[in-house]
Amino acid sequence: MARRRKESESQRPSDGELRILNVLWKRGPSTVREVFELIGEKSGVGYTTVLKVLQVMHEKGLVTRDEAERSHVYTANLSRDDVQEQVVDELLDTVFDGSKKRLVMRIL
Amino acid sequence: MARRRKESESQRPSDGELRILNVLWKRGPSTVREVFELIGEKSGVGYTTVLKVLQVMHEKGLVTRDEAERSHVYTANLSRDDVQEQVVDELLDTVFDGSKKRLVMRIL
DNA sequence: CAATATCTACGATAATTATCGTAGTGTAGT
DNA sequence: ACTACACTACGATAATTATCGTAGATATTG
Repeated sequence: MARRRKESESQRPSDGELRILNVLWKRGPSTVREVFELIGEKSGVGYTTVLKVLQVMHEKGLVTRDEAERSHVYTANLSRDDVQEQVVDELLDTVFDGSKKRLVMRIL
Repeated sequence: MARRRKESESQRPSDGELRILNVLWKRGPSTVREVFELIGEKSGVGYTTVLKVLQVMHEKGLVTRDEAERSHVYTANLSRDDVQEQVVDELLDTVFDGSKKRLVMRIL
């Protein structure tokens, strides 16, 4: 029954979270609506879904939130560089057997 | 209540599944024990966990299984190339805003 | 043969993610 | 002021993943 689980380890943001982070990195601090307009409408996902994900990300500390205005403004709390490095490392580990060369060739 | 969900779309294998696939690509057709010895012991995950994941992968069609011997032999059903392409595309989408250049530079 | 080890099958469970509805509250337009 | 709209909070739910225990079958070994 030992429920081995990385209870507190720095988890990689989920794909949905990464898509939102990408918007925040591009646009800078943004409201839910602004994020929604960039990714929600295109992907068919609802407004409150984006809102909820941002709220959860806030709880996790992935973003900071400015509540001064009625429409809260969210800001990425992780640098794009750090996250990119993290996901690339993971990718190398899992699928490329550690070979950077292979990965670069695959991209081109 | 609309539970919008990609019921049947070709899903990207999970990270755990990718790690197993990586072993199958490296070693070729392998038993649960062989996979376990390469990834389970190192990561502290149990034998039956690896077994279970392989069983699920089999149900999904990600691997084929040869049951001729008592120890079944699993073979990857996806080419390494295809999966690599898939995950790289996803990575570009989510974190690199589509910029291959950026991704390559990040790797180096 | 009896005991031990090794396998598979199967089900349970917890954590995480994605998704949205509804309620409540405040803002703006007429 | 009333109505329509916009926003947040919150909870519900379903799907997926990771994890392992236990049972039952088979093989191995003393």
